[in-house]
Amino acid sequence: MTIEQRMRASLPSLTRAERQAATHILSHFPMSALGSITMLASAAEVSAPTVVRLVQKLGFKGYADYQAALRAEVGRLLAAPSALPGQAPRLHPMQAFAAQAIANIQMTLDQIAAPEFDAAAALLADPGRHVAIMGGRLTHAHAGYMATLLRVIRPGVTCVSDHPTGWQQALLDLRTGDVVVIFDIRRYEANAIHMAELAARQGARIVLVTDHGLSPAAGYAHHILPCRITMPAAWDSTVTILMLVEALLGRVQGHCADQVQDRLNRLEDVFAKTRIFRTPTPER
Amino acid sequence: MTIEQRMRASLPSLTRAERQAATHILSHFPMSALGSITMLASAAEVSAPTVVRLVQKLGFKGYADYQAALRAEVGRLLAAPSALPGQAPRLHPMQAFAAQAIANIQMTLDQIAAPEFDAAAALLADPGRHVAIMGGRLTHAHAGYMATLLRVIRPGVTCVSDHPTGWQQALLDLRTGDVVVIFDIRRYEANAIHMAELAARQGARIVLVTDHGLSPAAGYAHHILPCRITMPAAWDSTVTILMLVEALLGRVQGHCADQVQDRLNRLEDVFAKTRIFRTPTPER
DNA sequence: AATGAAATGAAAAATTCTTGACAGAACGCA
DNA sequence: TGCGTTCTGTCAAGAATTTTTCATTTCATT
Repeated sequence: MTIEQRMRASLPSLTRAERQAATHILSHFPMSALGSITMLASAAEVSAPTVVRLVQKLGFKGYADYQAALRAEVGRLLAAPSALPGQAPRLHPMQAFAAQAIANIQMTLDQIAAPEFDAAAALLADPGRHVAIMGGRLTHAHAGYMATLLRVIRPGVTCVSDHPTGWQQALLDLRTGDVVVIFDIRRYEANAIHMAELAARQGARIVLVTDHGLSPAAGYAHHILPCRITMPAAWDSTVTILMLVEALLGRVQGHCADQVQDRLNRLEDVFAKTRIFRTPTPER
Repeated sequence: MTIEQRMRASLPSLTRAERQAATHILSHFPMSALGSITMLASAAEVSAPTVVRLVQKLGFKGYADYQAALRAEVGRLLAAPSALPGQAPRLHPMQAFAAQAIANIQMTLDQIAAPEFDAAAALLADPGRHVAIMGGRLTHAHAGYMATLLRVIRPGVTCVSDHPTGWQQALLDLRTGDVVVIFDIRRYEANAIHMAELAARQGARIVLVTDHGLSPAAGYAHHILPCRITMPAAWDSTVTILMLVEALLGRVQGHCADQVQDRLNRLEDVFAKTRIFRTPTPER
């Protein structure tokens, strides 16, 4: 068990100040512990003795002992960053899953043409076009996520409800040149196909995020972004879809970086006023 | 220019003992600088003053100054492994994004303890416990996705609304032994912390999915699953969070595979009847 | 070989760091 | 409210570390 995990595990059994110190250490791992206890303590806004008591609770003799152990661990980590050769004979299911997810991401990259990706990003970055985003049963969450973040970048973003009438109503507001992003993966849904067809008739540009099998809506789409989603499990994995969404958003942001900063600042302001987020001062 | 490069560059202009020290440092980079100058000097078989003179030639004020700079550099290196110098020959932004996402997934794996993961999955698989899932502004979509899929596996799953009163109402139904899954990543939200605290008081088991910075809610959580989310961009990436969610779901399904099949069949039936999905016949 | 400049390490001095003791503060409980 | 427990920061002593000083060695040059 690594020191980091040990500290994480004992987090609940610590006192307030100790937990404050531990949280700081963990969130700046392992940087924080490589310096002197004085620096660490002041950075975490606790006293040095508190840090000593913390590491003693973790089973170390003192700060020096703790630091020596940590140094050894960091050294090991840097020497072999995650890819230890010749082992991993019995993979944990979590690791097997991650390996497949990584493979999917890489295959997705090979599959998607860069011009297609860029074109889709350019469409989304055009402030003159409204953007409507629609997902299916499994991809509704992705649509919502994309809408939330895209709204930070630019105005005029709608997340089409998955209520039976939601997408039909969205068609009402659709004008020529608007962008409709449709997520539709295996177990392709009739909604998506109809939406694509009708939106295309109204002159909208259709961006379709689908799986390798290609949604039937592909026939109406102007830009198709296929993702690898197959897993050696009962379900598919939508990790690649989320990655694609975030990559798109990053590209869109690149297109309109100047506006974004202003919008971000205003957003911060709103959040500060509504006190949704905790204040800079740590909990108490 | 990194410290390592600087040292390598100035190698020829050093004296014998200094070069001996520098060679030792470079061949054990960056471990060497984590310890005291005394240890380093004896390991390199030179005197401590020689090391001081070496780092002063490199432009540092003294050993302490040098060590602080090196720590900062190592910290940067560990935070963004894909930012390793000397590679990346003009990748497409999409590829750069994917590379970082993959790195994040791998680092997340190293960070999460398998027992922690398994324990969380076991909790979620226990049909005797209700499960409430709650996300923040950015992670609400993930919470919804998890709830959607978890409901396929087992009954008794609630997705807590992010309306101001939603999570408070969810507390009403909470019984001892129930499971509360909380997503809370950077820009930690007060909601999550309060929910964790109150739910813990009511005897619920708290599973916290957070970032490496550790949500303040960690103090109340019984199982902490930290994900790497940092990206070399304006935003963080929640890809690893989704991967973790899906990996968890896969594990949960493994625990109750028999029940799932039955539920899946009934689900298919329901969908067929409501005609949400298109029929097996291709489109048109 | 002799000389002087540069380099090196030993030891002392100065600084910084760690940790134990103590007292005030916070908290739970009756 | 009052009491006892636990927690936490301040302080100071002791330990360790860094840095300066200085004597010795090495090496090139005359």
